[in-house]
Amino acid sequence: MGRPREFDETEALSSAMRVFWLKGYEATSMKDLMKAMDLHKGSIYKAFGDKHQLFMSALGHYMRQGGEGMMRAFDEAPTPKDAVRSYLTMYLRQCACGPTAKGCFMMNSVVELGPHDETVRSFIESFMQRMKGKLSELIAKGQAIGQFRTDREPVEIAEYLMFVKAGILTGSKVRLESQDPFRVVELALSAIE
Amino acid sequence: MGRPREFDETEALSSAMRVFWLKGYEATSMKDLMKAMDLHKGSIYKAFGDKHQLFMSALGHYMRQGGEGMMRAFDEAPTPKDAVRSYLTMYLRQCACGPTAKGCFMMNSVVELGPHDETVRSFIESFMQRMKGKLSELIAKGQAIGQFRTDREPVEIAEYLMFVKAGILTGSKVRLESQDPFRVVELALSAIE
DNA sequence: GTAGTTATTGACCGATCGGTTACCTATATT
DNA sequence: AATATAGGTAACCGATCGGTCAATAACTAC
Repeated sequence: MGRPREFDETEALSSAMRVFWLKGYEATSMKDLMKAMDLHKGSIYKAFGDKHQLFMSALGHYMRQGGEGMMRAFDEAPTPKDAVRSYLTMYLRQCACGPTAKGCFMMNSVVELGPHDETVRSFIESFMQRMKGKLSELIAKGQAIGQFRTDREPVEIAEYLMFVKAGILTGSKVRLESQDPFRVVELALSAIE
Repeated sequence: MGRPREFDETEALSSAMRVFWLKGYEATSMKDLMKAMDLHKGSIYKAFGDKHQLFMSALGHYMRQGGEGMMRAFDEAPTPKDAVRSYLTMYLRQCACGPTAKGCFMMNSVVELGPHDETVRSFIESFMQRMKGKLSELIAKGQAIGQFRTDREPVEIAEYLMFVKAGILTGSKVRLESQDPFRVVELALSAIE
């Protein structure tokens, strides 16, 4: 009962996510959020709590979307190696290319806030921990059929892959001339064959 | 002539650098800087210009120090491979380890400001471009004596190494349990042999 | 209809932001 | 000692920050 919401919560959250993604936490003002979400300040506070809570929700939204996409890609990949390649190349075009290489919202956030916002850091850590588990399983399967080197533990290789992905996503924001993230992926993959 | 400075400019700049490094640009207030530099606001503005100019100076200071250390390490390395290992492991202990993995000031900055601060972005890009040049030379030398694979251009390998380093420095801020950046370095190196 | 509940709206809040300025102090030159 | 020059200091500035609140509007239950 009561007056119903006039806006779509998920849509508004997506808008907030895009702003935080592009500008970061500190540089994003409530004014920016109001404009992007097309909502008045009071409505935002009522529906999403304060700025920090909204940020956490936006981050959760990003993780949910990204995680689902990743799981779908893993399921569709014919072999573990293809799945790993998908892991590295997925979202690369929208995150690490073009004049506004905006990077990965999650990595951006941990770089900006990690050292002094334990809530954000541990939230991201737990997601990454799960991702590391999935990757390790994938590596173990690949090792079993001879696609990956077996002189390293699956978890070591998984960590390596995650660091490489992190590097591509953040390093791309430098926008070094002539750099091609996809070429780097292939070179990185050759380390684990 | 006139009244002489009562503080050491380089020391004050180092203090400013440490604050920006740890907290980032936006989250650092003039108050923070005053406290860290042990200087009044007026003195900071007179000696270093506004907040943004001070930030650029601090970044330049960081690059100068880092660049010099790197060149020294390259000169001292007995072989190109050792030099490359130095490139990847140098400063890792202070940037990617411990409970406050504060990352690389330069990478932190490009992640936070890159997309909307062209001055900062291009400043960092030009430094990285020079570093890429040095690395490429190193790789070419290593290829000549059979230390590195020759089926890729030196510049491709240099880009790969820079991305890996960027990944280790930023990824460490997640502080995933049991992750060891040095182990990742060895795995990354095996890709270019 | 009325009562109860919730969303929307915009004015409003104190705090803090980066930045300026006027006054005072310490030095070098003469 | 007088003067010129530059650094140190703290009060002060308007703007913006994140956040609150009272009035109004739109709905449901009765």
